[in-house]
Amino acid sequence: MSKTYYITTPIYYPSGNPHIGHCYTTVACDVIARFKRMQGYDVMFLTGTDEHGAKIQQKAEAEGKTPQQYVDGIVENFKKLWSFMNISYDRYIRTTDPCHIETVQNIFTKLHDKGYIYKGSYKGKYCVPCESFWTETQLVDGKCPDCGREVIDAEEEAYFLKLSEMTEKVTDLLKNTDYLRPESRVNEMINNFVKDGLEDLCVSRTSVKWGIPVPFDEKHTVYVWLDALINYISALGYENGTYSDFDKYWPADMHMTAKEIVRFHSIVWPAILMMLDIPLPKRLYGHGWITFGGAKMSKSLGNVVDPFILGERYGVDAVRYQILRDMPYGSDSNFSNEIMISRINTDLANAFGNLVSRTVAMADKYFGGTLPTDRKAEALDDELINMAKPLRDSVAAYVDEAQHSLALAEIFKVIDRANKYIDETEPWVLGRSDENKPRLASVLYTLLETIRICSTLLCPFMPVTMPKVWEQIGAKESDVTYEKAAEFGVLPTDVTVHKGEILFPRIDIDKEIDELNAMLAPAKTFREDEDLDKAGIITIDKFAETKLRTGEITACEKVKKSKKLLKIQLDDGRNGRQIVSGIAEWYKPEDLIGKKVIFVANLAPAKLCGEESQGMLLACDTDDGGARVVFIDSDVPNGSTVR
RNA sequence: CGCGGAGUGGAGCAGGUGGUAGCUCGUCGGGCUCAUAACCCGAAGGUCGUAGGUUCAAGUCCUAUCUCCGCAACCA
Repeated sequence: MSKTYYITTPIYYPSGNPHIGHCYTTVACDVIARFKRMQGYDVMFLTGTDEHGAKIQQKAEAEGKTPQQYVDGIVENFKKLWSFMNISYDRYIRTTDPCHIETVQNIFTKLHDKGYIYKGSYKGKYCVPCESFWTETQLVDGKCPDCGREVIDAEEEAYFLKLSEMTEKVTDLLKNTDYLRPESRVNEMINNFVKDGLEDLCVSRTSVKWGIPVPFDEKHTVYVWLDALINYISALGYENGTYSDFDKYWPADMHMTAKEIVRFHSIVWPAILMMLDIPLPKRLYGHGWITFGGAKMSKSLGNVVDPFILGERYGVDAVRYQILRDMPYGSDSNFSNEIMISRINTDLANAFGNLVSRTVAMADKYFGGTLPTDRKAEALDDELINMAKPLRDSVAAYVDEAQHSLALAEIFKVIDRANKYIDETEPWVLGRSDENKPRLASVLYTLLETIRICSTLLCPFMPVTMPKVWEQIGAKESDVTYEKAAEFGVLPTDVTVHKGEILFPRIDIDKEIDELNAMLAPAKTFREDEDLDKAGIITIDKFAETKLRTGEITACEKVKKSKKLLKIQLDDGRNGRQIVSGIAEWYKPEDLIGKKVIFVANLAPAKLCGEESQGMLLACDTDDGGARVVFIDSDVPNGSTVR
């Protein structure tokens, strides 16, 4: 029986279409999967979608679809993208798959039977119109984060998972094993959640209808995270009759996730497995995010980040390369179109593509494409050869640790050395006299072999382009195996090259940025909002329920202990009132004093950071995620009704 | 004091256990011509957020302080 390797992406939440962040995680896993296959492992590469929950339900309603119709549409887009990006997943799990539902229900019952799940009551803030519970910390300015309305204290019956009993075992797992990587996340988890003991987790909802029913109590649905985590074993057939490779592939060798869900994968997931007496996965890697904030580069207005557009313009392989190359281990990476283009130009066009091009061109020009067998080796050759031969093992070690960026950096050190080697050996000088032909043949062969090794190792990263390289350097399929990547002298002595197309065309950065900006300008639409508007039409009576009035800001100060809040004293034409508003990031107190504004007069009072707020200022969202208060003319009397 | 991370030449980053500050990109100068105006060589440019302290010696340890960012139960 051959060695197996089981690797998973998270199952993505289809509340929107896939974007470049999903791409990063998935491509990173794809590279490992391909690499492991090349090494001879029997690989199971799993990805999928996490399709239940209140948010999906709402999104579906807004589009006038059933939740199932809605997720079916999004899932199709995910699969389209993965096929476009050449993702070689072996199985796609959806939490709406019957086999998954079967497993979740069986596990829920099992945990209940074992006493790990008990019935209790869930206290929290409840938003009546949204029918959702929120915790204190989720509230935005004390209001529902979804609709911005007031929430009330409420209580509902719910099932809880006894995480508290697992505190010690989870602590041990995090502290004393290499389960969670990078290590910096270990402290984060311990300090934030584990140190003072784990709290039991509420694992059922009565308010969410779009979910898996609790088998023995059907008015409850299973909490989405419990539902979601189980995908890693339901997809292998644990407790269901659809698949039967649980024994073969479990425990997983690698769970890869982005950092914000490390918590669930490092604490809740192992705890569940411990409760079920299932072996734990070997490694959880929490990677950073691709961010767009830091891009202050002058030329870029905005960034085109649609993976389909990027892949079409630069080639899917180039996009795969750049996002992996520029993501440092464990922390975030900045993305901009300029960064992407310059990475592609520097590494792929100038260094690698050009190396192949000049090597093949010389073999063609000086030998008509086929190398003669007379050779003259020199010490200089060995320097390059000695760099290339150990490359395979160092790259493999980095790939094992999900350090794609460093793996690529190693490969490119050899590629850079090869370009330098050309300058040192001056093949164009050797080509001038026949007596130097054996030396020239030796130089070109050394280069072809170096390219062979590098391209073999690059293939998991760029699976479309590398076979084109092999065609050009005259390598057969049997020459580009993992085994041969650590050997030198694999290509036949009289190898024949074939000049081909340019592998990675250089991109004119100025022209390209201009074109991208041109694309961006008209691309902005409000279609989505308009659709939502239609779905949420109300009557004039309903609108009249909201009492809007004018007022003048007489005093204003920052709420201590808070970043966002301003405490505002308002002359409302009556007794005056205090309003707390979350606009401190965009307004200084002194900017507001004396200004006239519109406020909601009949909003239930709320306490924000200990300060009473008796109303709400009208403000507009801005494109940059900020807000602008609606100011009105100074001659409007305070307290006028707005309608 | 909620938790965590970061502040190093123009940009992006390395710099466990303290001892002449490195890399990539960019800039400037030079070389070469096989190649996708690509490749190779050289140079300029930083005293490492700030203020103290420990030490013969500190980005590297300690204290204080400033700034930025992320997270805080469902955005990869």
